[in-house]
Amino acid sequence: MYFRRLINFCMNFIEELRWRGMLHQMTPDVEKLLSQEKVSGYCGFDPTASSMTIGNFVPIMLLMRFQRMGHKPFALVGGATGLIGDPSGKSVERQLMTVETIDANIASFKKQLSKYLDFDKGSNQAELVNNYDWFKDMNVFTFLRDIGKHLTVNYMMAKDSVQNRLENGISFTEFSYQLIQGYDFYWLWKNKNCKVQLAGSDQWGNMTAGMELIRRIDRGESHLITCPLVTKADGTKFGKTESGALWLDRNLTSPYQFYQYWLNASDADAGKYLRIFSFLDEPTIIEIETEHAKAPHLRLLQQTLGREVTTIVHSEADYKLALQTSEVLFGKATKATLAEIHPDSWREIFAGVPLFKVQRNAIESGIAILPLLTEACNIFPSKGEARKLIQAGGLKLNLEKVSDIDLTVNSTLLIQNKYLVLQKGKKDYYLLEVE
RNA sequence: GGAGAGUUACCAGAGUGGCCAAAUGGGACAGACUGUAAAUCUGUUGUCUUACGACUUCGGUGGUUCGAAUCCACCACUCUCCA
Repeated sequence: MYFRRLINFCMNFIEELRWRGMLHQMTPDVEKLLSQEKVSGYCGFDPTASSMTIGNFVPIMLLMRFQRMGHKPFALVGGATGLIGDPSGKSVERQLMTVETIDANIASFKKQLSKYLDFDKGSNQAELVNNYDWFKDMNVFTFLRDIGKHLTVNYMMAKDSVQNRLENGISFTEFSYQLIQGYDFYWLWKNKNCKVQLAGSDQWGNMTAGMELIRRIDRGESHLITCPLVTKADGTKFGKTESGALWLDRNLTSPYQFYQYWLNASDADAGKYLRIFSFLDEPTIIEIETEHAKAPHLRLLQQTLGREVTTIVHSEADYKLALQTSEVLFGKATKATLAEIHPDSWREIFAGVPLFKVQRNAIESGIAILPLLTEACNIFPSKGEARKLIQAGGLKLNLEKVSDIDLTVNSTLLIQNKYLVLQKGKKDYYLLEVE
């Protein structure tokens, strides 16, 4: 019985999406099709930014799971669609992006996608396509006669993405978007035997346009699968940090910040996220949830989530460093932990933390804490302010509270004979390096 | 065009000659509690300073006074009502 279930579970893509909460809508016979044969499916990515975000990662996970089930994934970057602008979910007309920007974005998207899908092995290796390749030489007559003729304006107007814009206006350019994306599906269906389109639920309107083209032009059959948009229990927007979006590019969102986002997920969301963003199986996740419920303050769910997602998106080494950084920066570490940090890791753990260089002889001859904070480094603008914070108990040196205003700092306080870690309140860290 | 009300610190908003560096609330920052959460409680919140004290603030510019956020004159801006 268990084996049967396990086999089923391995075989059935839709069933997996279902228990993971990643299935929103699908066309009627797609489940049967996918369980009977290995097929090709595609998902498009609009190059609207210089890096993909965690929002893009949901469809990426769809494709990864699709590939792991033995199906063949196509990742499409929208070199053509990016030139037009998708009206879905937008209340006003968008600013057109320059060709240079789009090209740069596409290059970056390609690089990121190649990290997550397997482009090398087996019959179901992933393929990367750019819809600019089949649109660049198409002239306007071909477009109007071969594509536009098959859908009525009445049909196109009925889409939500268009309806929502009728009051404020929509350009012909954005109105045509569904034809462009629709033709992508047709082209892949026709030339790459691609039978399924996968995407977020907001794409349903554009996806059905593609299915309709396939039906009308070639009386062909195709299938759609969408996953729900990821939400947060408190109603705020998923994937947004204080400093903006949660990017997949480590230069825009460091692996540490990335890990922290998941660690701070609410209890209400964590289980859901673990289903969507990890490859852990159902019994394992349920077990973790049970454990978490017994001792919520240990936040086993969030820690597992952070580990799994950071490892997938970045790497295991990045996860470990993010974990170590978190321990140092959030009080679980002590002065002894600092002493044990590998010399090569200092720079990375304190990446983003302001660094001050101090003359070695100044420390060796001993320097009072107040001038150190104000004159040797600009941590505080004045002695009065530094004094206030120390008196309020808000200053820590090497993770230990400074209670003595007249403390003299000398070389015995240096960690690894080189560093001082200063903390203004809970979150503001400063690293002093002796040279 | 006529009549009136106003302009105070990050925001809102008291203050009508000295007790005003300026109430109170919010925000922000820090501490305690906590799960790196929420709520709550405490402290700080003009600048500099060895907590003494010094210096600069109440739309702008001048003036009255021993002393002005407070009184007077002019200017600028905002709002309300009437044409």
